[in-house]
Amino acid sequence: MKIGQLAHRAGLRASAIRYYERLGLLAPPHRVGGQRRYSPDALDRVLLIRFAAEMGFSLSEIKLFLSGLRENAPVGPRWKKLAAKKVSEVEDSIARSLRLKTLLQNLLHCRCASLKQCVAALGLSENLRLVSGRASCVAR
Amino acid sequence: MKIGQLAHRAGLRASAIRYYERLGLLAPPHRVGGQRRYSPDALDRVLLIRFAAEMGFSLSEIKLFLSGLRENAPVGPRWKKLAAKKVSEVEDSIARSLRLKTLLQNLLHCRCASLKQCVAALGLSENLRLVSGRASCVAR
DNA sequence: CTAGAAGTTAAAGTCAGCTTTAAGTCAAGG
DNA sequence: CCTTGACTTAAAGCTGACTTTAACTTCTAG
Repeated sequence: MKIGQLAHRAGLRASAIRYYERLGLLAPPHRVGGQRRYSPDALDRVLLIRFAAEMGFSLSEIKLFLSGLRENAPVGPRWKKLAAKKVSEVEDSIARSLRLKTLLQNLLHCRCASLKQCVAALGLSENLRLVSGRASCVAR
Repeated sequence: MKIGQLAHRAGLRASAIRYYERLGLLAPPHRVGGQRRYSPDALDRVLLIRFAAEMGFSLSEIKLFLSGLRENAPVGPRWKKLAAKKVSEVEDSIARSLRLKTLLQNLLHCRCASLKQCVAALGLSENLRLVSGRASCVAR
C-alpha cells in the first residue's frame, strides 16, 4: 500500500501519516524507490491511533502506551492505568459541561434587568470559577 | 486603576488585558503619561469576558455579542441566539464525552484477548467515528 | 516517451489565547 | 537624583496536530 492509499483508508491525509511517523507513532515502513510501502497491519495501527485520539488521548499519550504494545495481546495494566486516568478527566469535563449548560439555560430564560445582574445572580461574580450555580435568576 | 491592578483583580496578567484590547474586546482606556488608566467599569467588562470565556465562548464569539451590548440592559435576543447555539454545542460535547467514558470503562474492565478485538467489539472498527457503542466486550 | 498524478524532503504556516522578549519610558520612595 | 518596579511597544514564541509550500523525483497510463 502506498501512503496515499493508507491515508485514504484511514480517513487522513498523507501528511498526517508522515507526521505520525516523525513522532514515532508509526514505524518507518520499507521503501520501494524511495517511496513508503505499507503492509495491511499499518492500517490497523493507524486506526488504533485514531481510535485513541478520538478517545481524547493526545498523540504523546498514545505514543506512550503504544510503545511496547503488542496489538494482539490483552489490554494491559499500562493501558488500564492511562484509561482510568482519562476516565476521571472525562468525568470532570462532563461535570463542568453540565454546569455550563445549566448556566446557559438560566441565561436563556432569565428576565433579569441586566446581564450583569444575571451573571451575579448565578453566583459567579467574584473569581468567575464555575462554582455550582446556587441561585437561578430565572426565579426573579 | 492601572493595568496591573485591573489584571490582578480579574485574575489575569497585564498582557492578557492588552491582548483583549488589541482584539477589540476592551475599549482603549484614556491614558496618563502614556499609561492606561481604567475605570471600575472596566473590571466588570473583563469579568464578563472571562465569564463568557469560561462558558466556552471563543474570544471572537464574545466580541460578537459584546459589540453593541449595554451591560445594564436585559439579556437580548442576540445573546440568547448565541447562547442557544452554545447550549446545543455543549450538549453534543457532553453526549460525546459520555460515549467516550463508556468506551473507556469497557476497555478498563474487558478481558478481550487483544486490544484490536476489544476495539472491534465496541463497534468502531470501520471509520472510527464514535458511534453508539453497541456491544460491550466486557460480556465476553 | 511523455504528461501528469502521486511520492519525497525540510521548513514554514495555521489556529487560539495568550506569554515572553527586547528595548525603552514613566512613576514613586528615599 | 537615583533606583526600582510597573508601564509601553512590536514582534516573536508557545502548544498540538497537522497542513502547506517549494523544489524535486518517481510511478503509471497512453
